[in-house]
Amino acid sequence: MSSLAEPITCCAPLDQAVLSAEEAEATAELFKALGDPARVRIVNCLATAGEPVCICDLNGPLGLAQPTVSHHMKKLVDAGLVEREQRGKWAYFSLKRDAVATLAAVADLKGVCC
Amino acid sequence: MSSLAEPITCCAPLDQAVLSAEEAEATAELFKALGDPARVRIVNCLATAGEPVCICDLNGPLGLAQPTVSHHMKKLVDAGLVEREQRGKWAYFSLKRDAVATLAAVADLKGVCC
DNA sequence: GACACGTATCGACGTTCGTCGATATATTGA
DNA sequence: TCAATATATCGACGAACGTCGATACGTGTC
Repeated sequence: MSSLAEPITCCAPLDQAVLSAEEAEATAELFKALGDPARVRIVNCLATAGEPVCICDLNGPLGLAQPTVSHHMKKLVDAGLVEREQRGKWAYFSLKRDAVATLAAVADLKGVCC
Repeated sequence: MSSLAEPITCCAPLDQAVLSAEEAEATAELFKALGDPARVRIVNCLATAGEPVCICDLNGPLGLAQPTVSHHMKKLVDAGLVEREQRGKWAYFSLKRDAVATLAAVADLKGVCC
């Protein structure tokens, strides 16, 4: 209810000394955003597209009603994983790659990579 | 319902060409496992401990009833993120680091690191 | 074998979530 | 200004989830 806008900045690596209740909640919120098949596919579409995608191009392939897709987009935006851009009467969405990278870093124990 | 035992092996990077419905569901299932503050803190404990942890040491700090903790452990085991080991009448749990690493890799677009 | 103790399962409850039809809002074009 | 179209919001419904008390199962101890 408080800072859904950017939980990205307040979550910490899973192997950090001790997670505060707030950090745990923020981290969970982030993972929960990708805890639905529809949202996973949406993020997948945005990731492969590489450029902003019109929401109207997502309604069909997902097999979901228009309000449902809109609902999922709002969740992703609230989680800070996706950015919304208005172009005329169309809504374009793009992936916030640094946010997804943060998510990956959270799950990455000990930074084994590199 | 089908292969909850190891969704790890059947999920794919978010920027893969096109995610099948099964892959999307498996990926979502994996993220959902970390979509609860209690489970985030459990995984955090296991990650920092570095060695198997007795579930009896988790009941207190989490502030949850014993059946609830047991319930969360089962979810983590089902997701393939955690391993259970019986030592006498105690149950020890340890993090499956490769599984968590897979999770991180899924979220890691394009393998920018390295 | 009987008991104590740690853990898992069961059943129930309230809350949250995903979904959709109906409707409201906003932007474009005539 | 008015109609058409794209998107968001609202309200409702069923399903899934987190939580806990009561209870069953296993293991070690006497």
